[in-house]
Amino acid sequence: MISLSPSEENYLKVIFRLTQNEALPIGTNDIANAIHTKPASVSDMIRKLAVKGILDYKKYHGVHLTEKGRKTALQVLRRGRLWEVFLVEKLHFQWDQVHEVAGQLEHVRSPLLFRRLDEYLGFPKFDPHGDPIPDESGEWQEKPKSKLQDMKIAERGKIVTVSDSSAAFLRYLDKVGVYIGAKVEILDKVEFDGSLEIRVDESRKLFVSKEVSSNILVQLFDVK
Amino acid sequence: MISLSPSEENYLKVIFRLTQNEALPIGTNDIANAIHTKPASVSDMIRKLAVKGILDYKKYHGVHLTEKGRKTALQVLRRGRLWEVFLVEKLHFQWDQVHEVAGQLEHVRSPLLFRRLDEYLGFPKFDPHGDPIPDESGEWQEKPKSKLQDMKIAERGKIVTVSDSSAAFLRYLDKVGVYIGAKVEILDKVEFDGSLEIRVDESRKLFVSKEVSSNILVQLFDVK
DNA sequence: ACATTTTTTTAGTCAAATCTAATATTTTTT
DNA sequence: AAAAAATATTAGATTTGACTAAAAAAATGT
Ligand SMILES: [Mn+2]
Ligand SMILES: [Mn+2]
Ligand SMILES: [Mn+2]
Ligand SMILES: [Mn+2]
Repeated sequence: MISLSPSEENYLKVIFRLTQNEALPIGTNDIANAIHTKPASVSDMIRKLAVKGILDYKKYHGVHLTEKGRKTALQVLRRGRLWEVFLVEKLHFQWDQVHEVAGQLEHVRSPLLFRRLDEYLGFPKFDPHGDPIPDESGEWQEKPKSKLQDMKIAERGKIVTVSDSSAAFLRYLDKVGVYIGAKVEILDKVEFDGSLEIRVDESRKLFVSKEVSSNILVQLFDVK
Repeated sequence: MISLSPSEENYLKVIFRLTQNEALPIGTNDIANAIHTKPASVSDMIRKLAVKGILDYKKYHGVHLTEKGRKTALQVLRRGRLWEVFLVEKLHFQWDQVHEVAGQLEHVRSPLLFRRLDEYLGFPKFDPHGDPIPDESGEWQEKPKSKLQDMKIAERGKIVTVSDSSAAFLRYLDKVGVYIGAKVEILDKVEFDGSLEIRVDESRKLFVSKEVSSNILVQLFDVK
């Protein structure tokens, strides 16, 4: 049984997250940026994780999590997300206040603790941000995706994909500041043309046409 | 605002505990023993804590917590004991299962977290072992002491003092394995002579006379 | 194709926390 | 009071995780 330090777990979590949205290859700069260190430190850590069998590594050619690495990452995610549910549901934290604390709590080691916490929280399947919580064997449920167009007023969700990936569409999204991972809330729906007024990331308001909102896929947040 | 590492907090906690009890001076061996390190490491850490103003230190002449050190220690105790209450009351841990986990959780840093946790638990004044929980300003309540003789059947508590400290009495206690800090449970009371059958440390059964049980002071555990 | 820029890795340094072995100081015994 | 034992401190090494500066490799632009 390999045991990772808090620091190693933080790297692993970031590498897992960045390699999930595969698409582009991820580099030491991305990791360093996500974890607030320098690329040189990332190189060091990557070599260490490779030795531990957490990932495969070829110099100058990026990293690839092994099955063991993937499993381990999922357990770290599980722990952090269970704490997030606890903080929001039981201690009434705002959903944007939980990350700093959950980022510390996720490193606590105790299988019993997490089994009991899971039970206590009613075996939640998703964290307060809509992200799935892996079970002890690393399985998780995908949250169903729906069209932004089909959301109701006041519902909130997170953008997860687009069904039109033409350059023109992506350029438009970029221009208006809509991106994968952005949080959206429906403010109003116009009957006449099916256009929507939405709020992006709890701040900017925006109007989008029916054509646009039909090509954006979201995961709805739990109604709380 | 000084910030201590988890390791520094562990040392501080042990030093506080060891200097609370007996007036006997505590040494590097005691600390090393309590914290599972070597005396040399203790010397190093003590110098570091002295520089931080946590304690006064004269080489070869032991340590003395400063007011700042005492206040800080109380906050670490507060955090750990709040978690202990959580683990026992909410996650149904046995009271002897909590220390390892609470020893990790106590180092999480987040004032909001502990304010909310305290509230969530109903502002408990004592942890599952009967130890007092300091409030945010370091105040705590002493748990009332009662005579072992006055406990009722099935009640449990912790031995905290003796009112007869004659050598003969202490020698007797030593012989039958009763000591300060031992957990006791009343199994039976004999009407005829006021003697008691007790269980010590969840294991050994023992009969004690009324004379003996009147001179042993205990703190009762919460009835759960 | 080659020069420039960007990214990644290595080399060398540092601080924290530990250890073992050696030394210094205090305490206890004779 | 000196010797022996116990205790505490220092010296020197190691591990982990970070950094800066320099070198190497890959990607990009003309
Ligand atoms: Mn973390
Ligand atoms: Mn989350
Ligand atoms: Mn601890
Ligand atoms: Mn306790």
